[in-house]
Amino acid sequence: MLMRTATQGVIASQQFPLWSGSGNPIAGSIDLMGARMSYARNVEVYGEGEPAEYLYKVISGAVRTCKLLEDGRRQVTAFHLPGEIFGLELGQEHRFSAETISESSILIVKRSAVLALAGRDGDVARQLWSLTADALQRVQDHMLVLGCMNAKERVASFLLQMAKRGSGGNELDLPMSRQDIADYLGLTIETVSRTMTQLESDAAIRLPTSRHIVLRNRAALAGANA
Amino acid sequence: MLMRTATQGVIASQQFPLWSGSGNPIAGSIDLMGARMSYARNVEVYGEGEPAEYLYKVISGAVRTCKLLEDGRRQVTAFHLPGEIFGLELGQEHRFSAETISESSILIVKRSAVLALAGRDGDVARQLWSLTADALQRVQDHMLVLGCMNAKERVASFLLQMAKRGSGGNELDLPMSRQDIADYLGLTIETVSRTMTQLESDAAIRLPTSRHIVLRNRAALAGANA
DNA sequence: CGATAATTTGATTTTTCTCAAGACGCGTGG
DNA sequence: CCACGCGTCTTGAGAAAAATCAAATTATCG
Repeated sequence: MLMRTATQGVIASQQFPLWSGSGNPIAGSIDLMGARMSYARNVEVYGEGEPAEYLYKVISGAVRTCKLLEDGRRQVTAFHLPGEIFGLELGQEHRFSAETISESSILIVKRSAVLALAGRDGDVARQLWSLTADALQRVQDHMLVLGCMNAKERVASFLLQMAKRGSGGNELDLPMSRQDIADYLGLTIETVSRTMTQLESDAAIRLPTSRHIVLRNRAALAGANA
Repeated sequence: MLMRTATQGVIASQQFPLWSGSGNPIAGSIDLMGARMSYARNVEVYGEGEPAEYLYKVISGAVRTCKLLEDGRRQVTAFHLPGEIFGLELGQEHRFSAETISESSILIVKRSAVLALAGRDGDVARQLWSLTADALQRVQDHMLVLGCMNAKERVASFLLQMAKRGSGGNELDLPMSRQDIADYLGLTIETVSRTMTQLESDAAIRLPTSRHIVLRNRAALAGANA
């Protein structure tokens, strides 16, 4: 299922500012040489346990990071959309694998270069800390979903979150499969599918296609508990 | 249930090195004036949304950090044992509440002093980053529990984790209630209790008292799936 | 020793998972 | 242009896991 033909070739090289994970430019940003790479769909960007040589920024497409249990169970720990940075580790190794969800263009920067810069420039160091803190915040918020919410609440909060991160409007195109969503939300693919159908019959959403979703009633989604 | 008589008085003042969350001293550590405070059991150290004025280190006792859903459901995001630091935020506000689990002694440091120091000293800044990264790592590991594991696996992995963080031996005293464990593991109190009983009848643990646990078969705990 | 809180246990219901099959969408090649 | 194949998604029926409701037991503290 997962191709190993990772990097398809350097397409461009450019200067880029380091952005915070949430998409806000941080004042006094870094400019570093980055290489833009193209990836096919369902390709591994890096694997769990590999040395963390680079830091990545999604230009277009989408990426999932996941952790696997020995027996094959999978937890998708995060989705990364255009503008977002992933792969930043304080330690030497990647603690997850990262895979493209759709055809993607990704900007790649040498971690050592960024760390060296951070060593000289406190502002850059603070930005790196900020990236980690943002990641922590998102994961902590997700704990509430995994620990407290039922299926309907999980799916509803997921859709609201994706809408906010996308255009912000009421229409959204999901780049990821039902299986990805299920593994992110700690549900099975069948439960995700059934819940989507149920939200549609509740008139909370419309499903023109399985990946294209229209939010019809945000209040119902926000308060979805049964 | 939760007393608001937070700080009971400054008992002592001392110099202390900033430790990483995992308990490892980091070279070139900070030394700062800290105030040691005593807290009764089930007392709020700080509340969600309060300004993050301080940074805390558990000297003795134990602390839980949690997030509440409007309807009262609670997710315990972490337990903090002696030697561990909590309450570090990059932003201005605490994103959780923190409460003592048992009578505790806690060292308190002004956040502004630490941040100011970090601004001048890259080593200190790196330690703060490292604390955040450690917290991120723990939370990410916990996502796997909440997203992938069944009740038995959750309880078993919790016991193994607590044993490792405690003396490391096969005996452990849990400072927290079954309800705290349940809210940490995303289960109900009854399920936690039943699972403990089941682990005992599996001969994986012994339960001399409800809070004192002896690990009899770590392999069984590590591989507990049904 | 008695009151109160914490924990365990039991019976039942609800939710979600599992297994199975069918429908849909999409690209390829005839 | 249509048929076929394949991957994805949906739906159904039944099983399993965990939650809920209720009560009994055990610990704790004055």
